[in-house]
Amino acid sequence: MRSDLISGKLDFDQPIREQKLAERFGTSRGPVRDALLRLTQEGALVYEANKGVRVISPLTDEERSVVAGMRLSLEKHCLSKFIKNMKKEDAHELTFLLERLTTACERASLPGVAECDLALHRYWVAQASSHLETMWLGLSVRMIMKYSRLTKYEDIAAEHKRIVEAVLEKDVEKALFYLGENVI
Amino acid sequence: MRSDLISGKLDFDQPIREQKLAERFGTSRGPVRDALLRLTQEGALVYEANKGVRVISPLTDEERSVVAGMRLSLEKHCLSKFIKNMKKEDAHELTFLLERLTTACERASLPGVAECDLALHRYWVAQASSHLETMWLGLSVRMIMKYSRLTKYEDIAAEHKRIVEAVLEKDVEKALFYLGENVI
DNA sequence: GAAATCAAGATTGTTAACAATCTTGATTGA
DNA sequence: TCAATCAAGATTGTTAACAATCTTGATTTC
Repeated sequence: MRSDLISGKLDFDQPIREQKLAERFGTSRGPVRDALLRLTQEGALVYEANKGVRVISPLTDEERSVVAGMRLSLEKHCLSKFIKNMKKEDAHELTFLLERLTTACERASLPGVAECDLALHRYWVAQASSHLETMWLGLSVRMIMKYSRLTKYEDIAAEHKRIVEAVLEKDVEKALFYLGENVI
Repeated sequence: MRSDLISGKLDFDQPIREQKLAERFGTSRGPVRDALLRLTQEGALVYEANKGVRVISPLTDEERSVVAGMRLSLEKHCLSKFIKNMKKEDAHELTFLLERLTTACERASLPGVAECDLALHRYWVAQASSHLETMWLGLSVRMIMKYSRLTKYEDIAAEHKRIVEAVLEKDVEKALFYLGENVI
């Protein structure tokens, strides 16, 4: 469900019906309500009493730049901390995630690209701090919902390749610089 | 429930039982689950599959300073926007909220102070952008849970009086300065 | 005595039925 | 014609029962 929202399959303000989702996922309305509530708190949906949830309206450019600034400062903190404590497995996981993102870009599948993009960023945030991870998720979901609808993802792979290479070289400054170019 | 968490009535890591809350609030477990899920996404609780939720562990000082920076930049944006568009009713509401905070400080009731403090800040954030309001809530709940346990709230009223006065004078720069002193 | 196993209780997860609320469109009355 | 009213259907809100999972402590086995 989240990947549907992130990849822009659903129109803004479109109402989401619990019953429909329950049938689609072969479950009852209870778990569906739980999931919708989570997505609401993450910021992908908005809730109105007795009216259910609908897809959130897009951020204004002004709001988006505020959110981008917050996300960038959070992610810079996490990335530099991550680089300091990086283990061998981390390097492997990073190259794996980058590879996945690259193939998704080649296949030009929007849902796949959005998901892999987030998964890569999420990895270094989560490794640095689980507290900050949940906050990061909310920021990122909102941002990607706004731009996944118009961004051409041709350069996405290249941008992330630069970041990951800098991380693997443990060059904090370079990594943060490329991150700053990517998160806007 | 949220005010219990914010005011530090519950110990960190303490598990929260659905049945207990259902009895306390005279309802069934369904709505309680909804509420706990919301508080989880806000960051006041953590969830583990088949184990329910427990009070979140406190932020480290490092994490808190990152969060504080994010909250400050968000709130500065909203406050300056708020001052630009301020209506007469806004001024009234602000003085009312400040008064409530002041009396709560005099009565020295920690839950009351925490709640009024958040309500005041929340007002200008919400007026500036409902999108940003939900993100602000997550940041603030986490911050206040960390410090409500040790802050002396003697100066809280005075700090907020300075901010509100600057806002009423429409002095953006002064308001942001005092806000910066308050949000740390 | 220590570790593994098991069972009982407690707790969360899921479901379906019912209640409350909202939406929609037809009907009524001026 | 237009607005107000009403009823039927759709949708969300709540509940209680049941299923699945986890925890705890006793028991067994080595």
